[in-house]
Amino acid sequence: MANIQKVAKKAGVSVATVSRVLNNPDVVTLKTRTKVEQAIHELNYEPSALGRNLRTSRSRLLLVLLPSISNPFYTEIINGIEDTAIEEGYNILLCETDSNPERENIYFNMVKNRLAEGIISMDPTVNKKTLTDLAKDYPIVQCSEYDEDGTICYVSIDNELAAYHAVRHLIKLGHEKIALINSDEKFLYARERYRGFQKAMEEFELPIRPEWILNMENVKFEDGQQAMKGLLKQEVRPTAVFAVSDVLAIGALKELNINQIRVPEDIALVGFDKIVFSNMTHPTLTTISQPMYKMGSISANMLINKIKGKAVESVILEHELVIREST
Amino acid sequence: MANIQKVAKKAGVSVATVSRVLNNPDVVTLKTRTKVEQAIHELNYEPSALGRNLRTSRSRLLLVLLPSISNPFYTEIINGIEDTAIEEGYNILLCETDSNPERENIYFNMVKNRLAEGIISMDPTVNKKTLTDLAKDYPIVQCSEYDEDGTICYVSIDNELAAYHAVRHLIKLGHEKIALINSDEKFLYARERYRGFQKAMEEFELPIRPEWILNMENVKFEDGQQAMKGLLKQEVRPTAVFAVSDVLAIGALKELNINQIRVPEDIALVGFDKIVFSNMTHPTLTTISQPMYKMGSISANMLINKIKGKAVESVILEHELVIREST
DNA sequence: ATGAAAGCGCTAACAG
DNA sequence: CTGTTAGCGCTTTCAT
Repeated sequence: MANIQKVAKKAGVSVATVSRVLNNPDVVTLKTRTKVEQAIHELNYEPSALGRNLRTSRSRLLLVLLPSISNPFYTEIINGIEDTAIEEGYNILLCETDSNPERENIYFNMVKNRLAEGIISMDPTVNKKTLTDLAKDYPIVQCSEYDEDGTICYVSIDNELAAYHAVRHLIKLGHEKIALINSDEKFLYARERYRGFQKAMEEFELPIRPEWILNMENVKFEDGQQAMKGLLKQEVRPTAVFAVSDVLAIGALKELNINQIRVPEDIALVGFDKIVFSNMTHPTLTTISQPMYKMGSISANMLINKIKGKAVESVILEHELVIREST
Repeated sequence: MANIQKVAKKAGVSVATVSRVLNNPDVVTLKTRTKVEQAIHELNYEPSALGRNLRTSRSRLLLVLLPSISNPFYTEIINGIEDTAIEEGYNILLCETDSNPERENIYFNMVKNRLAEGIISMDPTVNKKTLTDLAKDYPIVQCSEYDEDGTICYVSIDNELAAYHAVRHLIKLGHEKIALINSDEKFLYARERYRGFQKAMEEFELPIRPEWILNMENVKFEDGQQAMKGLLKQEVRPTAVFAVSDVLAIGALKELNINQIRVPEDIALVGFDKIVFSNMTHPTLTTISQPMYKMGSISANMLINKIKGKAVESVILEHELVIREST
C-alpha cells in the first residue's frame, strides 16, 4: 500500500511537500503541486487517517449513545446529528447500549482512549454518575433525556408543559376520567410528564386515580398493550388515556382495536413523540411533536463547540400538540 | 494526559513492560505487573487507541452501509451484526447513505484511508460498480441485497421462492385476482420477488394484469398508501394484494382502513419482512419472516473472516411464511 | 517555496 | 522476564 514516502520519492520531493499538497495546496507552486498530484494518482495513494489522527490527536468521531436504534423516536434526532456532524467534518458512531452497563463501558472507553472525541447521550438508562464523572474530562452533551441537577449541558423540551398540554386537551374535550400510561419514574422525563398530568388534573379539579396511573418498565409496543389490558379490566374505565410515548400509545390502541372499543368515541388516546407510525394507525394518533431534527442538530453543534473549547449553554425547545383522529 | 512513557517512568520500568502488562500480562512477573498497574491507576492512564491503531495498522471498525436507519427492516440485522462484531472486538459504524453517492463516498474513503477495516453493504441503492471496484482492494460483504453477477460475497434469502410462497398462500385461499405492490425493479430483490409472483400465478394459470403490478419509487408508508389508492380507483379491484415490504403493506392497509374496506374479507394482504410494527396493525399482517438477526451475525462473521484473510462463501438462508389476520 | 527532522503513542523484534 | 530500539504514516516547526 502506497504511503506518503513513496509518493514523495516518486514525485522527487520531500514528504513535507506531499503533506502540504494534501492539506495546504496554495503554499506549493503549481509546478511541484502538479508533480505530486500525478504521483499520488499513479500510485493510487490514499492518505492514512491513522497516521494523521495520531499526529493531530484527533479522530473526528463522535459517539451517540442510545438504548436501542429500534425505537423510532431516535431516527429523526439522529438525522439531525448526522447532517450537522458531517458538515463539520465529523462522523458519528451510533452506540446501542441495550441499557447494559458493560456495553456502555465499551463506548466510554472509546472516548477515554481517544478513539472518539465526544459523546451525545440520549440514553435515559445511562449511569448518571459515570457520565458526570466522564464529563469532567471529556466533551459530553445530553439530548432529550438529561440530568436534572447535573453539570452536563443538554437540549430538550419542557416535558412537564408538554404533558400538561396533552392532558388539558383531553379535559377541554370533556373528559374527566383520564388515565396515564407512563414509563418508569426513575427516568426524569417520566417524572416530569407525570407532573404535567398532575398539574392539568389539579387545575381542573379532577381526581387522580392511582389505579389509572400505570408505570411500565419498558416502552415497547407490548408494554402499551399490556397497560391497556390492565385498564380495561378495571371496574370503572377511563374515557381517555394519555401515553407518554407513541410506541406505548400504539400498543394500547392495538388492545382497544382487539376489544372493538371505538377510538375516540369510547376511549380517546393521546401519544407523545409524533413518530412516523403514529400517522399510520387507525385512527391516526393525536400526539405531542418534538422538534427532533433540530434537537439533533443543536446537540451536535453543542458538542462540537465543546470540543473546540467554546462555552455552551443548555437549550429548551418548543413542542407542539398535533390533534388527529384519536381524540 | 498521561501516556505510556509517563507510566513507565513512574513505575520505574520500560515502555515495553507497560505495553506488556496491557496486552500480554502473563509474561510479566506479578511484582512488576503490580507496580505498573499501580502507576496506571495513579496516573489515571488510558492507552491511546490512536497510537495502537497506527502501530498495528488496524482500526477495529466496521462500516455498515444502509440507505436509512428509519427503515425498521434493518434494526434486527444491525443487532446481529453488532453483537457478533463486539464479540470479535470490532465496533460498527452505521452509515446512512440516504441513497446519496456523495455520502456513500465519504464512507468508501474511510476504508480507503484505513479508518475502517471493511464494509457490510445493505444498501440496494449503492453504486454496484464502485462497490465492486472497492471490493478488489478491501474486505466487503453484502447483506440482504446483493449483486447478481458480482464477485462480492453475500448473505441473503431466496427472494423468488419467498415471494412464490406468499402468493401461493393467497391462491390457496381461493384468491384469483391478485395485485403486486413492488418497489423499483432496478433493485434485484424487486425483480426476484416479481419472478416469484409470476411463477405462482403461472403455475395456477391465473392472469397477471399489468395494471395490478405497481412499482413504487420508494418504500415508505406513503408509497404503500399511494399504491393502494391507485388499486382502489380501478374498475376491477383485486381481492388480494402482495406487498414486497411490510412498510408498503402497512401503508396500503391504512388506505383500506380509511375506505372501510374489510381485511381480509374484502381484500387480503400479505407483507414481507415481519417488522415489529406488522403485529400492531389492525388486523395483524401476514408476512414473510427473514432470519434477520442471523443474517446480520453471519455477514459480520463473513466480513471479519475476510479481514483475517480467510476464504468465505455466500450464504442463502431460509425464510418463513407467517400467517396472521390479514389473510 | 521546499526540505530535514522531530515526534504523536504505541507495539514488537531483538538482545540480554 | 525485561529493556532497547525501530518505526507505523503523518504533520509541523525550523532552517534554508
